[in-house]
Amino acid sequence: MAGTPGEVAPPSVAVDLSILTVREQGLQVLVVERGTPPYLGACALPGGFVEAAEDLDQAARRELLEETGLDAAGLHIEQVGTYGDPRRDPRGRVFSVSYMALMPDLPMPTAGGDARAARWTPVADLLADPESLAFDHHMLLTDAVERARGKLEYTNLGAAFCPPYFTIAELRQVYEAVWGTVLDPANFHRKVTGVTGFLIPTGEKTQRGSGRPAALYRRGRATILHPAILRNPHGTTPLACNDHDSPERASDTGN
Amino acid sequence: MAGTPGEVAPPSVAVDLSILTVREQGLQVLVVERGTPPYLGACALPGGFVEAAEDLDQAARRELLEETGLDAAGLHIEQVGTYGDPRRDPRGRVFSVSYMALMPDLPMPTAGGDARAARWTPVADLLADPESLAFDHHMLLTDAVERARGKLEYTNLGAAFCPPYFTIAELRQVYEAVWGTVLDPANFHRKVTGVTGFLIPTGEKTQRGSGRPAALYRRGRATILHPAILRNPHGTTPLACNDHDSPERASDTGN
DNA sequence: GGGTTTATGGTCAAATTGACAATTACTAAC
DNA sequence: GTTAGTAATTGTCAATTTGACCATAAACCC
Repeated sequence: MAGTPGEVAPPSVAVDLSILTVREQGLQVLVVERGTPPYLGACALPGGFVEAAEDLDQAARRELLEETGLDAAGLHIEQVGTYGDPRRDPRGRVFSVSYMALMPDLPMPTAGGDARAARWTPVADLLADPESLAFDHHMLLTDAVERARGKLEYTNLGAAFCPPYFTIAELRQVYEAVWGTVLDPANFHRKVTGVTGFLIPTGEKTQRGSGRPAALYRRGRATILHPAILRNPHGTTPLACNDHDSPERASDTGN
Repeated sequence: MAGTPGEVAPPSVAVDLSILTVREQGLQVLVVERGTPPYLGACALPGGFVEAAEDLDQAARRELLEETGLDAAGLHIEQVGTYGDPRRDPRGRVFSVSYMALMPDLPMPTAGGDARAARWTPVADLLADPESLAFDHHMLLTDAVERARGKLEYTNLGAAFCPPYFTIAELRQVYEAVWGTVLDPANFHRKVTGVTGFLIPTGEKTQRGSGRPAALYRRGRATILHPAILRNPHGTTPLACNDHDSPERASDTGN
């Protein structure tokens, strides 16, 4: 907090959102088609500039409302990081504060109503192609998804992808979709029911579908799992080496 | 990325640093005394405005160099979050991107050379008093420290507080200082030596001090611990409830 | 009823942890 | 040089947790 702003052109600050949900067995994200240059017609994460009297979280919630028609109250919103490469936006100096939002697979009130087409897209498709999104949004999405994946390990955030009342199988399918793995139903059940405060049984049962009806739970107050649920039991990446820089964009030994 | 910047006065973007080290058995942070209003004479985290052609990481490294005289190459720098409350800076709309830097207890080339007094201060003292730092820097520091504490659990970041070659006891003392706990030396030794790639033995031994000389290690390439070292074996916070909002400033159910 | 499907409970060996005792390898004092 | 003192390491053991996988339960369909 010293010195003076040395900007030639004043910078602007935007928020961009990785709105994630689990649909059709997979992790999907809401992308919009850009209606103005630059990157006209390309896909991008929804977002917009922060307004004058607005906090960052407020801006993120407002954008979420504008894009999905959903009130962010009740949804999980979390800041992931800020991106400030001077050349990341051809229009000038634009800093982007990246948020991730997790939501259940809801019908969206706004769907199609907005000028820009908004649609759910499988995250895997987007991550596979670095050119799939405008600006540096591929990086924003990569980091947001990695944040989400990591937090499932040691928090009850998976429930943020589920409706208020859900079965353990639904929660497991969230984990499987987000991690892209397969989990043993029995062991998963034992694990999540064993952590006190993580899930709260409602006493009710589902009647849907084939098979034995499942008990319905709701999200407990314990947000932190201890010990964590582990990805990669001993599959890939038993000891990952940050070769590409981490979710929180750690930078090591200068580069 | 839509709409136009709705700012009346152009915003500016600053980086502020929580430069952490372990000194005198405890976690300490570098604070400066402000030489200009606002908050003249108060303590604050070092930082400054991002310059025109500068990336955020670059700005953070530059500030680190200016404050400590140390090249950030070789040190760990990591973005923690961005703070954008419209009223956080009385001068106007200033967004602050918060970084944490971890460093060993080095003599600082610049110490005292700068106009502003820079000094190491125990983190515990600052965290105990919400008014101890200018602006919202108490929040920045709180979040940075929580980030550091969390990352010790599942990464080898503790080594960033140590010199290039260090003993297991030194590493353990880092954990104890950062977490404010006491760890069993034997179990800690077994744990960190048991994770392949975490520590690399150099074959050398220390001769300092009383007691059996310790083997010297250096940081291994495995940045992620699996399974993690656990804080709070079953002490405080077995299941923490995010009543104050998390390290990464998650915000839930709207507030 | 018999077959299918999914939920949930149980078993068992392997891995990990926490507590703590034992041993090793130095330094300092006598 | 022998004896303490100190800290690093190694070892032991019971308790917990995990992963693999079998078994049972409770619905559905025909």
